[in-house]
Amino acid sequence: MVRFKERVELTGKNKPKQQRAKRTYEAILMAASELLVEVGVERISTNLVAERAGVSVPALYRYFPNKYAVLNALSSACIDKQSAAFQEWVEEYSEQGNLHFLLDGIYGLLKRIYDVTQQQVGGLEVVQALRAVEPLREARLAAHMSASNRLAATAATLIGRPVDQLTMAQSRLTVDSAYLIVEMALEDGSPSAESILHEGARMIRLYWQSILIGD
Amino acid sequence: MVRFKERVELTGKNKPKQQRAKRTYEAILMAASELLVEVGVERISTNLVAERAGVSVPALYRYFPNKYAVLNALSSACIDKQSAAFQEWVEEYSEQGNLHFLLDGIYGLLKRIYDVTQQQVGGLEVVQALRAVEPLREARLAAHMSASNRLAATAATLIGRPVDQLTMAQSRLTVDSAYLIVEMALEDGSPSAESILHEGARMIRLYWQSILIGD
DNA sequence: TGTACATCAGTGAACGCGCGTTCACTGATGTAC
DNA sequence: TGTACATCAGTGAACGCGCGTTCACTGATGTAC
Repeated sequence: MVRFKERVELTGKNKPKQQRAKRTYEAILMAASELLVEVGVERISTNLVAERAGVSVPALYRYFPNKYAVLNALSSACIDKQSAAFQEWVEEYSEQGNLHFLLDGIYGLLKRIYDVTQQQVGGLEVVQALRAVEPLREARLAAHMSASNRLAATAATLIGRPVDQLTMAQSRLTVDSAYLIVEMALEDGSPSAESILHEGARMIRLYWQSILIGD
Repeated sequence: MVRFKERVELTGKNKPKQQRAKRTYEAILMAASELLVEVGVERISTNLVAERAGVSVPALYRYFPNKYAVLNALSSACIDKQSAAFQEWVEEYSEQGNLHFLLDGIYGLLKRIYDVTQQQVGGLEVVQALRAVEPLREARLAAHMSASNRLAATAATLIGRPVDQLTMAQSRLTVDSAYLIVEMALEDGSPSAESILHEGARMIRLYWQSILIGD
């Protein structure tokens, strides 16, 4: 099942240097965010983004090599903030080795990731685009991998055993679940964001209690 | 945050009546499945599907009102099989009211959903398309809602309380987690499908132990 | 402070392409008598 | 069994459109002397 894939360049060519250029650059990103919310990832296009940003299309291509690079700039900003939130949490809680403290902090972790995602305009749509758009998938995967590796290492230290395949599977499952929970909370479905985050944290906490403290 | 949405017709116009027509219809669906795997949902098109199926484009439009109807036929087949697997499981396990039996059966549930999804050509891609393509989202949501309503009702009966908002949130979280776990298991990442399903089942089991048996 | 020049930023207009979809048509299959 | 007709199934060719992208260009900003 090898899928045909063309490599897509995602990083910018020209970086904006002058003030005017920085405004243009930001206007493009903001327009893209808005349009992601309004028309969805299916219908967003470079022409549409440029028009909304109030610049010509070649102006967009001055800073972004292609359409996906625009979406990538948006989503990597979001990923970075999420990863930073995760890393802060790990440093804050796990390195002091107190298990109960760590497990009680899971809600705080989810809440932080939720907050930084919600702050960004179209944060939910950006995160969903990461799942939907093939060239962006890799970035999402890399972020999840990095997070679960860190989690696995921390868990292994706490248990006092080397990182094995089981620990890796448990960590991958946990990281993906955490992001799922945040996405669910961001969707305006019937259960409130608060209760989804709360219950999600409880589920993960119970799971890790069983892993760390023993079956 | 009201998103602009055009209603898209998703159900077929002409149903195939003759043998020849049924073969055409199936060839279109099979071609679509294959292309979903090969080129992804981003690049699939009616022209491409018709060509692969060995029929002309208007032949496709005889049975499907538009592009999304093809994807919908594919995905609703998958959803139906998944929902059937879920319903069988509920009937088999929950109605006899034995808690331990129920909780031990969660792996079996995940495995069944995994199996029916894997059987379908491009099952993973179909499921992912449901998340990615706006007009298909509703079908996914409806299936999840229906499943979580049934789960909430069952849970409420077992606890002996009416379905409240908390039970709804717990059920929604569980259903979405279950489908996430199946998707993770279908992806060819490093942890094996078996261990993902196993650990996922364990996580959900621990969660429901705490819900049903008490904190 | 003035001017010549290099670099940066942005534009108007067009390109080729593949998309979703439809038109007017032909051929295949089934049915009535 | 033959034939006339209705319905079903499928085709070739074209449509208009918006897409992503680029060309050749003008204007703005910064810099050296």
